[in-house]
Amino acid sequence: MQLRDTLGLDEKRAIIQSARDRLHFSSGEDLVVEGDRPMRCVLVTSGFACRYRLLPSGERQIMAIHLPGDFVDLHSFLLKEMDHSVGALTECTAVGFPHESLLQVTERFPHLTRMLWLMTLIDAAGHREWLIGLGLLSAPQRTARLFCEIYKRLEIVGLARDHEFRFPVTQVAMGDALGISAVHVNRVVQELRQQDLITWERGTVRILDWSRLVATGQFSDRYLHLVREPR
Amino acid sequence: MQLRDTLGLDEKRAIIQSARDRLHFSSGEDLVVEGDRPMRCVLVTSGFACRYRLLPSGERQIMAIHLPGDFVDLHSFLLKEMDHSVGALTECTAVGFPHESLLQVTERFPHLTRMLWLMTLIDAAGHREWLIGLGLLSAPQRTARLFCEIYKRLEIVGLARDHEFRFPVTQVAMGDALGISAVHVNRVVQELRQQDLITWERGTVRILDWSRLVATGQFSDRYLHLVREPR
DNA sequence: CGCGCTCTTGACGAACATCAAGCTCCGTGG
DNA sequence: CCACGGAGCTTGATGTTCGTCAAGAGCGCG
Repeated sequence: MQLRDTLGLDEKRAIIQSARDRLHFSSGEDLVVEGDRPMRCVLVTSGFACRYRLLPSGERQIMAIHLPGDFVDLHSFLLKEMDHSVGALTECTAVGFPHESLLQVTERFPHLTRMLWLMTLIDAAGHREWLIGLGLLSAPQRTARLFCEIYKRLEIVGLARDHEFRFPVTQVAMGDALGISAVHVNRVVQELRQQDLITWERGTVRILDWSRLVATGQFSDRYLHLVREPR
Repeated sequence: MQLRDTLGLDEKRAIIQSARDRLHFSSGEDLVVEGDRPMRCVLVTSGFACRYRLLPSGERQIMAIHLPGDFVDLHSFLLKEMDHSVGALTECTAVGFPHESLLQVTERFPHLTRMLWLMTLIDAAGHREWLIGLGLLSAPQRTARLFCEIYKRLEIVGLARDHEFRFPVTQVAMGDALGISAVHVNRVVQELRQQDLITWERGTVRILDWSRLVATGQFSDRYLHLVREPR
């Protein structure tokens, strides 16, 4: 949040005091389920989570991957009913913020409210990026782009550097995120490896050629809106 | 907005008084362009608009279709820089709301602020629906779903009934929205016609069998969050 | 040691893209 | 009133990307 505008001391205090229970989820567990009407919002503090939806056929579409620092269901504060689920891709820890406390915050702190609003807008911008991937890009492009996105976002929150990061996610999950079959994910990853763009072994990704990977995935971080300015 | 929660008289007055200039766009014209830093937000009052992005290759992905009553770039109020464009699919009229006025609103009216926030959250929910379409559904399913979505939303704002609506949009634009080629759109539409699901002639769509079209497109209006409750 | 999960590879098929051509409709100007 | 032109729609032939099915290999875990 502090990356996009400066928070006042009282604002910081208000948001910190809204945090309640510490939560823990093991890999595969759901943080929230489609149809739920949660009483709190969840901020991930460690691990990877994802938003997804299941079709009756059992197919899964992952619509976003969430990292530590992400408010995965802040929208439930106003939408009330979840239109999708959030699951833990790895073991996760998190903090809950009761809707009741958030309501108080919005009543008293207009600027902080706008910053929370902004968080959800950046989420939506992420959805639009994802849409471009699914609609316009080939499987190798999408895959390259996803690696770029995860690395960039991890780097921003200080969880990755030197073009390397832990990514203990299965190829099946990758397929669900990229909208392609797990078999095809495998082939595409082979291809990226062969082109000396990345390595990916035992849950660790190393990006060997950032600029070529960015070009392949047509990645841009504009959608993250990383400029600090009055909002 | 009034469909999701009740507005007070002072809130109604505040939002109405924020409206400034009446705008007019002819078909194909852009309301806002990627990279812009608009000083106002635009509410469409007639016609169809769409959010889209262009790739360097010239391909276009349409990410949402907007109808009268939609605040097409409300997110620019906080995101500041547009990460996509908004174009008029048909002739459009609209109203501008200066960011400055919206800022005043958020400083004074917490509940109204939450309602504006909610508008952008419903937009994001729409993006997630679109993602499911592109990621998991076949071309005929996506197409059926799009017709369901447009009809449902038009019906809500009182612009369609009897399962019929004006839809003066080309098959090329449909392809850009559905992530398939225009040629394939044509074939799929033929198929829907042959199955007596719809007719589509001279810019008018008629849905012949709503429940079968809903089933084909696996459409649900849950993402529109049409329940009126305190937010 | 054996079981299950994930990754890997090959063969085959389906969905959709691309290219190309002809058609319909409609507005425009002579 | 008709000829013309252009935009959009329609249809066919061919090619590519990716899905599905199937089988085997590696690896961690009980």
